[in-house]
Amino acid sequence: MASPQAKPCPRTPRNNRATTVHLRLRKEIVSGHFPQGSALAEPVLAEHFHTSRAPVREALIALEREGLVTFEKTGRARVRTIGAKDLREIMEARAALESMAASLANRNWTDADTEFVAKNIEAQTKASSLAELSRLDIDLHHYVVTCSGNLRLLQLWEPLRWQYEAYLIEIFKRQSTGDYRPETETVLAHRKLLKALSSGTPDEAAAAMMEHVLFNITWAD
Amino acid sequence: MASPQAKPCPRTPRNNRATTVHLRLRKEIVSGHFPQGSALAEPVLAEHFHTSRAPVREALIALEREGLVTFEKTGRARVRTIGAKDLREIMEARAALESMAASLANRNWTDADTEFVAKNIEAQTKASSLAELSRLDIDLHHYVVTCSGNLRLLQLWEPLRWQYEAYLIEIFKRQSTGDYRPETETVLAHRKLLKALSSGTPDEAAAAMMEHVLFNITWAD
DNA sequence: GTTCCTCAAAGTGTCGACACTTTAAAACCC
DNA sequence: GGGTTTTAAAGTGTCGACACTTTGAGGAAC
Repeated sequence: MASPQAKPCPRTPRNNRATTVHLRLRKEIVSGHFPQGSALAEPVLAEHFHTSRAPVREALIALEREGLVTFEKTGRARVRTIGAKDLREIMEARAALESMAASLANRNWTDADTEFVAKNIEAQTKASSLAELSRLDIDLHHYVVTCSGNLRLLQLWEPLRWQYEAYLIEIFKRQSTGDYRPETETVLAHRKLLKALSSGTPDEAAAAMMEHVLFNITWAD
Repeated sequence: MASPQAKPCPRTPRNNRATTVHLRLRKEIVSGHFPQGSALAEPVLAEHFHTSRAPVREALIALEREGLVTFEKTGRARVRTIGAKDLREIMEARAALESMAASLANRNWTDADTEFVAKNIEAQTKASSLAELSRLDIDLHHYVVTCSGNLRLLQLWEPLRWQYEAYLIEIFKRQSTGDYRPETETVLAHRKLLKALSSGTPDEAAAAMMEHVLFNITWAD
């Protein structure tokens, strides 16, 4: 299934090579192509992306701000290692931002929003792998943050999203994905959230989101 | 009064010229030296800081991520204009992060923390200008976020801090600061917050912070 | 076999250069 | 004078170069 944005783009990025490298490198990191902790040498990446060091350097700085890359004291970049302790921080920050987003989204919720979220939840019940369920889950949360109408919430949330995805990939690589069974608890939590968003108070929407995200701290471990 | 950090530094930044330019330029922006909307040409800044364009460029990218600088489609950088609508977004995001921070800080609150905050509030009652009160206020909130122990909360919060300071400076430049009288409401809210942090539940601390920050949306306008 | 030293390879920080684009002022026409 | 065109100045995007630092492999000393 496609991943409809369905909402205004947060900001028009410059279309230069640095941006291209930034997006491509981010995709390669969150998809597990570069393992956590691996070195990211500018000359090597420059050759990989058929460009010079300058755009690569800009991209690395942007990725550091997104929490996917760290610089050692010597200036060398590595793919950031995200462990269980980091996951707790990520989920706490997500809970803070997303509960506020849910509260705001509740105020200007439309039937079209209900339809989108309902379809997403419906797809979750038919998901055939944990990876697919995770993608739908992230899409859903992204949608709610977007519906808040607060662009800063979205901008603060995005780095957490990439870090979360990077964490998940690492987990998926270790666990065998064979023993998958539908995660009914996640679906139930999402149904409850939708109800609060569409026909509850702002506080109820915030509470539902807060509980759901914080519960996932243990779930995703 | 000094501004004691009193907590671990979030991250060791690289000590290169780009970092120096970044910090100096940020200070000049949030102190109102560069008015909002003014152009930030790389060659001009390079000469201003006695360096070449490369470090300036890195600094501008970092400042864009902090929300203090915007790039036009043509690639030119300007000091970002932060208006009343932006303030609402900033305060909503602050409320989200800081209420979660207060909830977490409540769990490992110590007497030393109480002492620090109490001294800060005491200084607020003796503040002789709105600018000084604002500085103490930001210090206090920064302290609570730090006490949460969640580094990601702090990293997400910092850009909001700089944007808030940039907004305040613009307000101070327009208003005459002559008609100042102690803001007792702010002090009372902080006293209530301290009580919740030191001897209340996590939820009470979060609620006190949420109410206080959201109330300031109208106050700071 | 272990430890220390040496040194070449690799990497970062910074700079100046150049092509292309945008801007804004000057010149021109009516 | 008002409006349009020209054109030089200014700015960005990208690149290669060079000095300095770090790294790590190979060899010497014991």
